[in-house]
Amino acid sequence: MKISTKGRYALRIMLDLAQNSKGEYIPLKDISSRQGITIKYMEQIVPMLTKAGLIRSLRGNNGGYMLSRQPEEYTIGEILRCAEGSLAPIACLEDETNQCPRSESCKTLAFWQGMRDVIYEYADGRTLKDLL
Amino acid sequence: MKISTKGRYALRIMLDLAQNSKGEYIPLKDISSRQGITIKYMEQIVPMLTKAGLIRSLRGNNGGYMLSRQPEEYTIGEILRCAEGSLAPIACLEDETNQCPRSESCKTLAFWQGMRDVIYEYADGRTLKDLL
DNA sequence: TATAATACCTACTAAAGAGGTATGAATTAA
DNA sequence: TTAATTCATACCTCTTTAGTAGGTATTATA
Repeated sequence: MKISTKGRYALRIMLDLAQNSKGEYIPLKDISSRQGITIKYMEQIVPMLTKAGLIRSLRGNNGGYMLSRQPEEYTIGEILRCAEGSLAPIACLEDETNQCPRSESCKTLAFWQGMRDVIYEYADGRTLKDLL
Repeated sequence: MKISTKGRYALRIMLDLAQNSKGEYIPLKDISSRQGITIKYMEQIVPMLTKAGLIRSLRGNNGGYMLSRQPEEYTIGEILRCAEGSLAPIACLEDETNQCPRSESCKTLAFWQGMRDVIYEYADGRTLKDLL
């Protein structure tokens, strides 16, 4: 029951961008020196955020990344789901295809749905700005 | 961010014991046929519950397992922690020894603490009886 | 137009965890 | 004595985690 480094680092990267944005693109080198995460590992995480439209990128000299919205317009939940894939505590709850054959009679399913709900409510009820 | 089979099965085993208890010890064979979990795999999970005192065991012929308390006296949280080890979403929150060197200035730590709290409140606020 | 700095892409790897099986020993009611 | 059971330990395969490595494409700037 752990959030992986992908999710944790993604959140720190987004926070770093929010804190250091001055309208310019910020290179991974800068984020790396502030956050102590290797550039090479971030290069694996950041494209997930770019493809989802959470951040904008510019290649080449003076390139880098910047937020594409205001900090208060990001929920933590959407950032984590982007990097982690899902925040559901069991696979049955992720989508229709993962439902197990016992779901009809499963006495634990409602419990897990409730747990998922409190996690989502919590994570989607907070924005990047709240963490600044 | 997933509960493993250990935790999920532990909960189902506890529920099965609660539903089928008639003051006698229930062998894994019976639980296996009802729950569709192999005896051999349960033999790995159940000792965690026994050692923690959540259930009582009797070896030998006519042996098996039974709850050591009433269903309403178990929180789901304690059952899951017993099998999963911890429900904390990040390792930093498990105990003192896991704290990372950035904890002082970490802007995400409070967020994770809050997430841990809602998970614990939810899981500790429900008992086995609630799931019956 | 050359250059340096950057994002982007694709492999690769070592270690750990997940999800089991297998074998056999100890215990106990009937 | 026997059959049924828990208990203990080792083993196995697959996937995930947490990175590292090397090279390519792009771009502002000198």
